[in-house]
Amino acid sequence: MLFEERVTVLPTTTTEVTSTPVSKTCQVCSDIASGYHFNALTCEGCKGFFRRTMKAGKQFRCAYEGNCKINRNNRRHCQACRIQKCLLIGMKKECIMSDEQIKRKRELIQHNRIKRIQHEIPELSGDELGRLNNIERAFAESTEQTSQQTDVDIDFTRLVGLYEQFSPVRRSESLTVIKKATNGCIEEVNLAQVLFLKTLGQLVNEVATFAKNLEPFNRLSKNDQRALLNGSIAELVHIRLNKLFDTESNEFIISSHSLNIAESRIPSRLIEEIYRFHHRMSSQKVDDTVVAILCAITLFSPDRPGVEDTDTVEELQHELTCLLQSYITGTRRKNISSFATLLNLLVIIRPISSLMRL
Amino acid sequence: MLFEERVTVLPTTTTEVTSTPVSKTCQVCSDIASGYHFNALTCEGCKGFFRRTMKAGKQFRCAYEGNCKINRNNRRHCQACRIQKCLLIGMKKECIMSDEQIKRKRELIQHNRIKRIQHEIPELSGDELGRLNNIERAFAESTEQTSQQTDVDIDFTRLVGLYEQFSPVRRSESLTVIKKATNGCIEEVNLAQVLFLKTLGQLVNEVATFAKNLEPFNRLSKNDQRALLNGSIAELVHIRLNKLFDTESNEFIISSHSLNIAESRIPSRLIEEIYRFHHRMSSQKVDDTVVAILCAITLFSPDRPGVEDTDTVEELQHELTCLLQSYITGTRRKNISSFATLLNLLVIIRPISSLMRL
DNA sequence: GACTGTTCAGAGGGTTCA
DNA sequence: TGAACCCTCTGAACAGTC
Ligand SMILES: [Zn+2]
Ligand SMILES: [Zn+2]
Ligand SMILES: [Zn+2]
Ligand SMILES: [Zn+2]
Repeated sequence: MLFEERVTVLPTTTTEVTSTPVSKTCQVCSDIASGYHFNALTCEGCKGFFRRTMKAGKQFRCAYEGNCKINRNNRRHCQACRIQKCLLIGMKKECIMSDEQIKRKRELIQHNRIKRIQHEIPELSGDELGRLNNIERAFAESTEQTSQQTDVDIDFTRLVGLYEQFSPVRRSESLTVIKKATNGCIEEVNLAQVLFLKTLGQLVNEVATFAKNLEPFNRLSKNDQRALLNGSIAELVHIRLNKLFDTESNEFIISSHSLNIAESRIPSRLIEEIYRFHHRMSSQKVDDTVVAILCAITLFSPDRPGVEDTDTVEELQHELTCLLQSYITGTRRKNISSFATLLNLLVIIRPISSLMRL
Repeated sequence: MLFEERVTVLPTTTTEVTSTPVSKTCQVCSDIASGYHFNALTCEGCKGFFRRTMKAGKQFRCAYEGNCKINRNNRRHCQACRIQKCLLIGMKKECIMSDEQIKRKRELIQHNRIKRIQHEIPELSGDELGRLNNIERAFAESTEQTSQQTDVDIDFTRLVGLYEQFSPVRRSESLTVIKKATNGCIEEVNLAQVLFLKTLGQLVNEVATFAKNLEPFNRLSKNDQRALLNGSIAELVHIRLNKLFDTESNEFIISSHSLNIAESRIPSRLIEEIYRFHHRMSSQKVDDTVVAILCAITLFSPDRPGVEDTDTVEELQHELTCLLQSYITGTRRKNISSFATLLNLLVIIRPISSLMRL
């Protein structure tokens, strides 16, 4: 008993060449060949069949007599004779990639893919783009502002801890000094520290202006605006201060004057955290947009004391986090740290305000 | 017998062709064909009939004249003529799998089933894979562990706040209760809360076991191990507690008992943060691996009080974050929340321990 | 373009059970 | 018996490297 054609149109006559040129005929099943596969001219079907069969090391047995004639229509019915024919016409198992080779290739593909995506066009949705523009503009405008007072409601008593980091101001008398610094009019304090207090006052104003210019911030209640701003101001100021931090000396440097906070009366735990944050942040590759988004994420922290509509704030923060990821992975700029590393900054900066709150 | 081409047109009366398209008609009984079976276009009925008959080697005899016309309604009446028709239109018994083939196929299915369940984690570099395995195993083993004490150094006084969330234990007397709960031996406390305290003790042990089983954790100094574990234990316990949290009622549910922490003496600020975290986490799509990595990231937070080798911890945490990203984006799994959303969880959970620390 | 591997819907085996 | 189901195999279409 044999598995063969009867009504076939295939072999015999010499005219066959015209209808099916050998150069395009599968040497196994006479289907149309798609090219050389594993060292033989075959169709897509036989190519796949050979790879699967050899890779799995399958063994078949012919249900007939082991010499079935394979063609396009019956090739599925006798795997034994099909694989036999494959080997007969010279298909080579060695041409199949080993698992090791495949693994390596996959890693390569993954690697290339990441590289490619990073260099591609920024793919932000229209919605995200709008929010991004707002944040970028708010940030840019906040730095342009020249030390004038803002009308945003800041609780100065909460800033004592922050100012104390840069000047040995006693709590009892600090309030007036701070108000003066924030409003830009300092005369009496000692020489070098005037600069820092002035800068600090400037930064506090910048931060407030930044918040005020953020669209979603304005949609919150006055109470929540106050709570968010007061709760995050220390972190936000430190993010901006980072530009002035010198990792070599652990000092802040403003126009060639330097300030070492280790000499202040800040608890050493807090100093540690401040150093950790600034070292970490200094090692990041960021642009203004990234910094702006980071500031916004920090600002919209739902767990600040006194926040009422925490759900909205939480949602806003979540959206911003996604926006940051889109910006980083979607954008082609290669000189930006990874999303994960940047978010880590936000975790590391936290202790600065929670320790100050004590 | 030869293996012929499929015969497309059976010689019959010319009229029947018009009503039913041959391409979907059973060549045996004219019922609707479901496809090719054993080399002929047949219905499900004739497919099954042919297999059963040929496999059992049954012989039938026609009660009439051996030339019954088979159709959908009478096909059951004369098995002899039905099988005759089957063979006539070209059904091949060779296409029926032999017992040996069936046996092998069953083994294959069984084999695949096992492999599929255990081997569902592809991609990731070899290095990452190793770390991932360690984390997964540590997590799995920690949950298997039945409430026995661990030899990991836990500062029980730091747990007071945690336990207070679930039971109105007074600080003065809480220490002994906690120690007993952690060691699994509670008798005296009141009815429903025994369960919760027991569970809490169990979870504390699980968390400690998890940390202990993490390779990189063991490479740290004893001091840092203690600092990391004590600093993150509340967060880690809450991550595990999430499985018991019911977002509808804002209660924790253990074997049909429920506990409402709003009734405890926890500050409302903290309660808010706890709710926020559990709601957020409950809405996440995670698997055990994701949870395990999240736990590990939380554990390796360099800013916990008392950590000395912060650089190493920081580096470990960073590696873990990258691992999480690889796992989520690298694998094709659809039912996992986005990387950004998950990392946001870690920001949201922070207040739980920083508020408790006060 | 040539030739790897990958994907996935659909074909066709066996199995179940009313 | 056979409709409904589970599973593997198949191969056209596709993706990626060189
Ligand atoms: Zn072929
Ligand atoms: Zn054969
Ligand atoms: Zn039929
Ligand atoms: Zn009959």
